Amino acid sequence: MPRTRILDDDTVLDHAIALFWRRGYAGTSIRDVSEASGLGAAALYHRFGDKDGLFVEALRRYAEEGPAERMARFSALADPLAAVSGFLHELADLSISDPERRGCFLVNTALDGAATVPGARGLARARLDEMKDFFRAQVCRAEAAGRLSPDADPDALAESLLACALAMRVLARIDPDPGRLRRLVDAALAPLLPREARPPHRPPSLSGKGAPAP
Amino acid sequence: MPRTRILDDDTVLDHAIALFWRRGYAGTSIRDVSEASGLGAAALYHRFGDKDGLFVEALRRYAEEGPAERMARFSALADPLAAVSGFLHELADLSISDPERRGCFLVNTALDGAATVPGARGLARARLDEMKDFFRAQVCRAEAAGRLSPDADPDALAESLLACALAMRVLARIDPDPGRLRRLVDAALAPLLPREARPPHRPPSLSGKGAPAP
DNA sequence: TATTAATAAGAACGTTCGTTAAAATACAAG
DNA sequence: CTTGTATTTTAACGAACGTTCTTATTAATA
Repeated sequence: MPRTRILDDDTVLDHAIALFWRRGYAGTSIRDVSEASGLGAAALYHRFGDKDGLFVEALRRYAEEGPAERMARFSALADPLAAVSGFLHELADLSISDPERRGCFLVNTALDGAATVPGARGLARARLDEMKDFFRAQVCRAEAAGRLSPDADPDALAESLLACALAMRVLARIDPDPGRLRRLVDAALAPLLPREARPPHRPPSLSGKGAPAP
Repeated sequence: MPRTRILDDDTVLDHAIALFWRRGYAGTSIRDVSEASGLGAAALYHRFGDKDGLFVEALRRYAEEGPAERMARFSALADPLAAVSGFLHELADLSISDPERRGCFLVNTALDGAATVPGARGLARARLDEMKDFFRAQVCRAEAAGRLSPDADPDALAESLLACALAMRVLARIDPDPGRLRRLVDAALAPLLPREARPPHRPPSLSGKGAPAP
């Protein structure tokens, strides 16, 4: 019976994502989304309730189409180390190749002071926790396969990998230098690699301060 | 001849910092700052020109009183490794002990989509570059003192340390778990410590398929 | 064809935004 | 006391904000 929608929700949300992502919650108005999507402001309210609802829906869709899809894709790899490496490298490539320097919508939202939206911060936190779980699962898989030292701490390793991802997404907004991001990934991956595969890093025998090594 | 100021600029800026830090640029109005500081909105305009000017001044003051002071303080230490360690641990403690979970005003601003303010993003970037230089300087000092492997890359190490700081400031807003932050610092510090001081991490002899990532 | 119900559009609401002009204030110098 | 000057306040501007009301449109059903 109802009239056909001129745009489906996902298309509207994609426009909302594009705006909220770049300009933040308080920096984006309902009218901005209205003009970008071509849907009247009143229609937006009819569909999403209010600005908060629209924002949360946009964030949720972003998280599912972005990070969640990526995690699922790399989790399916047989090699857990390749999953971690592939995930981080894809994140680096994404950060490097974005001329708009948008970084990550989730991270941006987590740091967005204007995100008083109930649920927004929680959603961001939950999704980033899932990312830590993704890393932890891969580390545990690698450990079970005997690819890691048995006394390696999966939680500590997972947290370091998540930290690398977070730092990259911050740098993606500030200064996405390709070399820097790739070095960051390599450094985060180093503790997962067998020792002979890493660049040598032998500390000198003397430990006294001040005296340079001969 | 002039009438005495009811408040000095720094006090006004401290109120502005408190608000911009928590709620972001677009989420804070001139009237908010006016009410918090007790100074009329028009007086704020008389002093700082416009909202952008007030924001940039607040950010500048924050960067000088916070990160810049901290870098100077730890740079003065004789032991460069203690400087790095102390810096990161202080950052962790700061993140942990803030009940408001404000994170870092500079990082928040860098990710704040509403920061169209000319100079704000650049200021954030410049200050974070200084932080990388701080880490690099300590690494070089340690290397010159023979405390590090001679083939260690100071840039890569400095970038990893900066990444740790950035990740901590993100987590400070999302979920400042003390254990997690301290583990992060320890992991970032590990490449700087002599091998025997680190937790052992011997990979098993059998190696499955080769390590990913170039 | 008439009915029905979700959808969209237009217009307007009260509020808050950044900003400014003008007037009032307070202190030092003459 | 008068003058001068930097500061502050009062009041207001137009624009944009989130939101809602009302009205018009559209397609499937009866």
